[in-house]
Amino acid sequence: MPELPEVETVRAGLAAHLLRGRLGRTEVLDARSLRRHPGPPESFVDELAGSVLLDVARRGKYLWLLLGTEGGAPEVPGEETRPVLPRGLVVHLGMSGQVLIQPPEAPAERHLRLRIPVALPDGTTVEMRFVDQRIFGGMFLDELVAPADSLPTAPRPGAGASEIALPLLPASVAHIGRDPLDPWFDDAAFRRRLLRTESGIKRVLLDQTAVSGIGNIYADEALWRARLHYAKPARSLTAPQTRQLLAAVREVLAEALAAGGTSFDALYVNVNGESGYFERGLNAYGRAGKPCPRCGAIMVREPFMNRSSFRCPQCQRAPRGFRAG
DNA sequence: CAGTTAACCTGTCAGC
DNA sequence: TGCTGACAGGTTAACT
Repeated sequence: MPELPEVETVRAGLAAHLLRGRLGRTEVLDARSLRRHPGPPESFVDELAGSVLLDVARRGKYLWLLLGTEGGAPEVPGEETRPVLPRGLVVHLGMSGQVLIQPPEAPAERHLRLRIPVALPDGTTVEMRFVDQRIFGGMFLDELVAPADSLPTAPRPGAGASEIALPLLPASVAHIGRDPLDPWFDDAAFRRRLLRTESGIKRVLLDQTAVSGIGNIYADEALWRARLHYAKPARSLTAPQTRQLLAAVREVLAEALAAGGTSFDALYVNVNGESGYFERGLNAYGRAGKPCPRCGAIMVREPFMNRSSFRCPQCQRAPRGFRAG
């Protein structure tokens, strides 16, 4: 479910509500949501308790809470700096994960898996809840390491001076590439990657090491905007086509982010439980049997990588020798 | 090495 | 009213 716009919406919500909050002891209702945690659930609970949330960062579809020590505070230039534990609370939403901020007394959600009390600086306490129907997502603690390219983790638009942007990311996230909205995304390197592979273009868009944050919805949307077939060999894209594709990816991600993400049902929601409204902005995904908004041809759904691809048969012609299925 | 496939899960919906 | 199979926004480990 959640791709970059949805995950970023969650990240921004957590940062807006929980910064400098102190985490309490996690109630683990389903240990499968801690599957990727290196150790038993008790160690997750013990290590998390008492830490302070200094920042919330994101790489592709992963986000992590930067944790400080007891009494820790964000580093401020000119002030004596406090030691920051090199740890992050990593969150991945998988296909159906949600992170909600709820009053502690709010009734339990149907698929509630973890509840983490957070004592806020204003004296109130809320709960950060992890809700996940399919349990493909989860939370885990991980050490922070320097990224392979040694460049900073991206500062976010509108990031306040109090927000720190450490050039660190969780070790388990280090293999994930930068997303197309990241100021340090390398267009030329992406182009070289396309030329180096035998794969079709959609396969590369979904490869989180090549470019992160894109999933099945936004891959189809970007390909529709760029008038490209999902199976077109990546290495056959011309330089202008590559530029147009990246422009299309950036457009659709930015528009979806501005709309709060895409939601077909109550499965995707922000930290307040509200759905985004970008579903109205979709031109391709889920529109099999409906007319192409651009040319009117009837759009089709085709099997692709054990899921589906949606395209306009007129605007997005199959490459030579291609057969679907 | 790059490229596939199976596995991880629960729920909904269409068709019989 | 079941039952079955297809399908759903993702990633990783284990194959070829």
